[in-house]
Amino acid sequence: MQDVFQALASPVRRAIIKMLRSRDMTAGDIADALTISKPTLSGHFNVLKAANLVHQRREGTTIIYGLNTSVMEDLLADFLDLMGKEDARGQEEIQP
Amino acid sequence: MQDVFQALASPVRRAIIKMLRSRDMTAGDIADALTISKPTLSGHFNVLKAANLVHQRREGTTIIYGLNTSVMEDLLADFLDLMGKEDARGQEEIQP
DNA sequence: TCATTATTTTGGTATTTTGCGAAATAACGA
DNA sequence: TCGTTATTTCGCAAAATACCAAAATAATGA
Repeated sequence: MQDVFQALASPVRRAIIKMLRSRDMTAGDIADALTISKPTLSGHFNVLKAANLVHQRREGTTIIYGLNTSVMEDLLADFLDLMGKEDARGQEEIQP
Repeated sequence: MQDVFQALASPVRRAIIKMLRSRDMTAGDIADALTISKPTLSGHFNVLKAANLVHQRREGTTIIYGLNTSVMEDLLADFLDLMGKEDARGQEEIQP
């Protein structure tokens, strides 16, 4: 879970996450939306993948990124734990 | 708010936050609980203070740190926003 | 097979972060 | 005022991160 907090530390990566919330996007789409080079963006994707926050699939010559919604849910649970709150189900978490 | 995400990126700082949830503690208490030097810990406190996540008060020769609960609440709101969830007040975010 | 498009990997530099020991600061009590 | 305790600031090195241009890879279609 360390990887996830690390992934969220960058404003660029949080912007990527926000964009992917509305729809899956190609690396190029995201590079156009952000003023950042493609190699740099590719590095950010590696961080997001390491945190398991996004998945990718190839379609022809393009690669399409999407959000791993379930991991985001897990992240919320961890986050609430950090804050000392119960999660939505009222359970105490069992650490995976 | 960038500072807050940055502050959460370090496992050491998240450990500090967790400890401060249960009670206010002196810098020395926390240094004893974590295997980390006091100068290094002091640096982490500066990051937490910059993010406004903790407050400090002096009591004699010791300095006591405590969690800024309201900022943690704000952080939760930002976090839910990042995930595209409504916050406790039922507001929708405006997409940037 | 060759050219084209989309993306990643490589290689390099600059910046930031993390860590420590030594010295400085602050408050106290004798 | 001096010594003690608690903590921070300073100075510096090591490690991690972010960034880009150039080269490499992958898929496609002519």
